[in-house]
Amino acid sequence: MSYSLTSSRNQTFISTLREKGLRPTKQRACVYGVILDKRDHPTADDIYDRVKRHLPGTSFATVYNCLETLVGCGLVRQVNMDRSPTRYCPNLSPHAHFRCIQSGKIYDVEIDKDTLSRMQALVPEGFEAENLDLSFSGTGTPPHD
Amino acid sequence: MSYSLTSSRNQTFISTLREKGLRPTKQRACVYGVILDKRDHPTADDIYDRVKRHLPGTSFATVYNCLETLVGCGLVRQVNMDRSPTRYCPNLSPHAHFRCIQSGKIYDVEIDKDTLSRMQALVPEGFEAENLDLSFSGTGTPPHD
DNA sequence: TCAGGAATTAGAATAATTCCAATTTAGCTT
DNA sequence: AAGCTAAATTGGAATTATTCTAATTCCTGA
Repeated sequence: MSYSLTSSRNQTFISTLREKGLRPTKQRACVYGVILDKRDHPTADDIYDRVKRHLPGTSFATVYNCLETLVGCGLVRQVNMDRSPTRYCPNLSPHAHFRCIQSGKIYDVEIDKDTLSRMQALVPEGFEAENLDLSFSGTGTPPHD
Repeated sequence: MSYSLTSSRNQTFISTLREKGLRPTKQRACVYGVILDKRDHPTADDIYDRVKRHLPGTSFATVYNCLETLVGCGLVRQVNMDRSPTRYCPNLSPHAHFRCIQSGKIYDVEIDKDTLSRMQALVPEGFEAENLDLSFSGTGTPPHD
């Protein structure tokens, strides 16, 4: 029953971890997999629920550990909006997030290269930005949902 | 001993609250004042400490209540970076934040009109953004500090 | 196969924030 | 100025997401 990744995902997964000298465990694979399978923005809680269906013995601590590892490897991204629980995102391309105040749903928003470099240019002399986060909140009525 | 605002601040403070039918209490004035006096990015905890020096009886709940009120009125801004405690900011002009990973300090970063409107333009059809947040993190060695 | 470090586990601990019920206060009315 | 009422404040308990801890289990290389 233990979750298995598609072979292409599995290759990315294994090689990325190995590069950092980390072990590709079944829990890590499962956490990674459930985030990729449903391309939403699950919380650690959501992920825990999904993982438990495949690996019932998994603990919360493990989910957090795995998430930290995966984020550290750049396999998933962390999304923090206001004070709400951290969410995790399989979309690795540079993008912003939009949160609908009514539904709580989070949507990816593409950032074009030009706007991205303008934003990066805002960082003043003497500062070196490793990370950029852009998020919007408001109301959204997406065409298909 | 109870804190008093400068008269120009006091006018803004009183009229802004009155517009919303809210009472300009001494606790609210004090919270507002200590944020404006030291133009840094204090946490609720920092603010609590400062307020206590002027109004020793003040409780934590009140500080949180006042902050919520002031943010709701637009008198101060709330700054959330990752999971770290919420910070409060007296700078109301549109600006981004830069957090230095080493020192934990937060700096304001100006956003020019042009870049701002480009960012706003990223929001797709069917979505209405009420709020935009841009933040950077990395290392910073500002000239004077 | 075995040793030793890495990963996982359950549950306790932490930290920021919110909730609650009781008390106090501000701003009318008279 | 005194009384009234809703709004604000208070202390402490509760909540919630997350992290820590110490014990156990699991990989992986020798």
